[in-house]
Amino acid sequence: MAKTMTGAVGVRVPCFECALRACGAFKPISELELAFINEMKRDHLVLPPGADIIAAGQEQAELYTLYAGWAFRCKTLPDGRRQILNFLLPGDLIGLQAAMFEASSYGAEALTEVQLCLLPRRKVWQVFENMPELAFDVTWLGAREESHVDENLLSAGRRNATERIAALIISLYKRLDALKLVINGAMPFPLSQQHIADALGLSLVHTNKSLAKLRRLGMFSLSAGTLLLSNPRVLESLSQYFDEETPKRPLI
Amino acid sequence: MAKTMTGAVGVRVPCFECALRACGAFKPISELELAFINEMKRDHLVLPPGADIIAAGQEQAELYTLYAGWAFRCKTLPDGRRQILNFLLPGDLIGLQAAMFEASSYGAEALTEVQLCLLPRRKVWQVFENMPELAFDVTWLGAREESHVDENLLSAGRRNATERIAALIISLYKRLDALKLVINGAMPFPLSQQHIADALGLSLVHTNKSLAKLRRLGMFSLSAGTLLLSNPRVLESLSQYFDEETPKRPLI
DNA sequence: CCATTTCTGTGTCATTTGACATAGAGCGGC
DNA sequence: GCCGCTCTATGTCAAATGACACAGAAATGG
Repeated sequence: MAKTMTGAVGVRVPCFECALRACGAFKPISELELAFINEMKRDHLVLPPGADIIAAGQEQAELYTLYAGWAFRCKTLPDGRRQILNFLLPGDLIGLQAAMFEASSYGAEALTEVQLCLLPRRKVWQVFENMPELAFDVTWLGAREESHVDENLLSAGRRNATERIAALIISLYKRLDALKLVINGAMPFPLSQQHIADALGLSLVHTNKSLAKLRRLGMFSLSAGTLLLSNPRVLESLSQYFDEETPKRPLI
Repeated sequence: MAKTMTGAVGVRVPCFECALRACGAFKPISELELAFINEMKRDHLVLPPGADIIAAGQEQAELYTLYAGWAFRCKTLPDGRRQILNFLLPGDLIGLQAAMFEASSYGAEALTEVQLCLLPRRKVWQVFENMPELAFDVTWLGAREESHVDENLLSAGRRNATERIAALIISLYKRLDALKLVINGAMPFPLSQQHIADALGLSLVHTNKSLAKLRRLGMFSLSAGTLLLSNPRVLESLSQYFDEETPKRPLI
């Protein structure tokens, strides 16, 4: 862990030059709001894979926007069983719940190297006080995250192992596609099988075997951290997953 | 279904005389905010058990505060498998996600007879525009609901059948206790075993057998819609559920 | 009051998933 | 180049959970 603790080596990206915003997934924003966000952004952090963004139980956690890379939220039982609650992709807010409460009831961890925009928790209130449109967007992003968790709960509770894997891949596919990160059906896929197992409520071994089964069915191939989706339609119907990613969403 | 379609027979309860607010679970509120909420409240509805509060896929769903009774949110797969996402108790907001998006990705259904305060969806924006404190509270309530779903996902993914049931009972116990609805360890418990199964991702039969096992262990007794918790501490450690209900939360 | 339905309880057996063991592939450190 | 690692793969067996069948209890509706 922490091979290159790049830590706070921030190449500060001004929000006016935000490369993420240019990808087309996000709704337009006024100059005023953009200036406010830029003002609020205190730092631009780079963390290595495996780093804690928010520790479970942490008090006074800050709020972040994931600028680049993958992360996830998770909860762990006292005896060590771990459940990944959802995966976080560029543009996602990290730590909204944690910022609303005293202590965070979950942890957030970097999956790949990540870049984060730090939005100090103390300033969240100023958003509500001065920028109602932005406050609404914060709430909107919170609601969207909840709908992801809802879907994951549906998977864990009511889909079998194969369907769960299919639904996970399809949902990530749609989210990445909206960010223009899918090229000819090929998407970045940095998850280990342990991550998949922890996200779907399966054992590692069973995850491995179910993945193998789907691969043998010709649903996808996976190599060097890239997943090639040969048959999105079939996989989608197999997963019984039909939610659509919102065309335009806010970015804060 | 719909034995007494009490429907819109509303005995309008002015927010100034809100009996729920008097129970001590909610944080104090200014006169101004209370007046604003009272102004926003368009109706006071009574719906029978089983009634749809929000239908899955419904567009333009309204926002409600549950004033009395129990409800739940759920998602259903095309082939009919159903997952209850969380249970809703008095003071909970219903339909925040649905109000933020075009269409609701989940359904909300009355479990007992319910009383609802109708907060028109069109007025949500006015809250953000004019009442930043209330807007913050809306977001806070959204975050709290997400943390409930997080916990349920942890259950479905990583707890076994017995632990899931224990965790469900304990979490409902804590929420009801905060509302002063637990009397000498006795709490109202209107769930059928099918509801429990759908909430925990178990089959009906297995739920029945696991419940019987916990009853035989002397953890609780259940009759006439009332659950008597003989051994909260033991049940809690058995469930590995340790989240606390927030002492004071907003009520809108 | 009876007929009907829903809910609960329990036995038997099938299926899914998990646990354990082992092995090879890939990768970083020295 | 070799030694830890971690990650992936696969076989065998065990445990948890689900499916089906049926029966009694309790609510519901004429």
